[in-house]
Amino acid sequence: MRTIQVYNTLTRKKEVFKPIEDGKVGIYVCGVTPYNDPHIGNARPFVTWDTIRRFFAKCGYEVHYIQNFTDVDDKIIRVSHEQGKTWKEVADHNIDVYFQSMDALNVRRADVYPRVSDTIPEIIEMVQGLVDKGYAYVVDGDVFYSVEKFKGYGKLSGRSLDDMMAGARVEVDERKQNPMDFAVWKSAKPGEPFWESPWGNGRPGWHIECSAMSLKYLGRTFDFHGGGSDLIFPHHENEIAQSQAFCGSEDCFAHYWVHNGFITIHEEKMSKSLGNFFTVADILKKYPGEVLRFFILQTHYRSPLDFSDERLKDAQAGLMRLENARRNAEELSAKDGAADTAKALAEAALSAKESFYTAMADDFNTALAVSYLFAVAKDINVYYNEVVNQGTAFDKENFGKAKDAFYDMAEIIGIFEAKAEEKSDEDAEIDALVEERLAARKEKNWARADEIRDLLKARGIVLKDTAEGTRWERA
RNA sequence: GGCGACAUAGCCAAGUGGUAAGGCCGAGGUCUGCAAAACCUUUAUCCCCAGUUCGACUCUGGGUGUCGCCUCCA
Repeated sequence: MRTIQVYNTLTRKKEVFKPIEDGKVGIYVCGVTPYNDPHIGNARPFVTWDTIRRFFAKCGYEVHYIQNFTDVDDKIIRVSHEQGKTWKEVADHNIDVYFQSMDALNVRRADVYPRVSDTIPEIIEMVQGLVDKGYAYVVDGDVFYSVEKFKGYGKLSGRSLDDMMAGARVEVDERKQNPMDFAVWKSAKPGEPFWESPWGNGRPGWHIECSAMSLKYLGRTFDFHGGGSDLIFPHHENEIAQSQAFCGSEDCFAHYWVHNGFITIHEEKMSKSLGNFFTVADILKKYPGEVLRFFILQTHYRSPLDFSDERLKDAQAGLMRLENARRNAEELSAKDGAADTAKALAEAALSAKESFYTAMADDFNTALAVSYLFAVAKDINVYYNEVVNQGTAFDKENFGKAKDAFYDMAEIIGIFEAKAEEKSDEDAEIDALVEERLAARKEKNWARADEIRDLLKARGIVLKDTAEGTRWERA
């Protein structure tokens, strides 16, 4: 099997990926807290991981992909109070919106989307285990994890407990033995959802759910754990502390930690707390989801990605180029021909595909990989031109090979999946006008032809005459 | 204050110890009744200083700048 290298946050270097079980890969990606609309910064890890898992699947791996919903949380409770809804209604609604957003970005569904509210027994069991082993202590119905008890605390984020103490800027709960201790179980306050537990009515702390869910669905040890780099500390650091303390071995939990960089606005992190964000839905009003997806993948996942309307436009222009090559490829494939004119094209495409896979295998370098997609697109366009405009005889067999390679790469990037839209009445009317113009042109009635073109232009319709007819699209 | 990342053409963005992928924009061209669209061609010596080396954008040290984490956050 192809050698895949991955940058591991834990070791701060690229490592050769060795699956725990041959031919299989287990992935746990931190999902969202469904308290409002997902913004495009939220979307980045999911687009990234969707691409990574597509790649693994293409390489022949059996992928197990788990992504949670933290549906029991302070923010959800707050929103539910504000909106006069139950926490469940808030979570369910936002999970629906989340799926709509991800569908638009061609993000395939994870195998399981566990929710905190469905994992309470496992969480309680884990908290109890931590208490039993002396890693957690109970105070007034709250349960805290004792960071000093876990000697590896800080290994993921690369800081020592002393560093953290020095930098502590938060008000410390007096009941904590160490300021860095964190809650694994919180006692219920009036008006909050709660579950019964050995420590009284309460709910899980923030980090424990991922430890419990990954254990439940992927086992004590699994291959990848991913998320945004802002989760490295404290979230993932705490997950490691919980999981490895619980199972009693440093080998437990994720082997490779993969963190994506942020999306920024004017070079500043996009975040809900800063309020400088665009929701995925905002973007979808102006651009197809594939454009946003492509925009994200044109930059390496670990680099920061500065968002602006202009850059999204650039990405769209690039994607259109690819789409156009695809249309040309479709048009050519409909032809027959047994000439031997596309041998070089097929070879170049296969070679580009190999380079594409090599790029992906080097820490999922989608930015480099995409360049090979453009290379093949160019070759296809050139060949299209030769066949359609210069009368070169068509080579169906070799062209088919090139086209397959092109589509194979596109499938990993997750483009060319736009759903066919149903023709509206307006579309039919436009089609009719386009037909009329074609007829007018045949009769060299340029006045009428131009009149129709202008008419459509005024309605925001752009015509594209080609050798095979006229395509049109909304500007 | 502690820890870390990054600095490549007008814009975005890969990358390698041996003279820089790709995209956007711009320019030129092909096609077209004209146009649009499409397509083709074309555009850099890699923040500054010093060092290592036959040779550095790529390694080391220093500087400057930007950003992030340390608090909820993808």
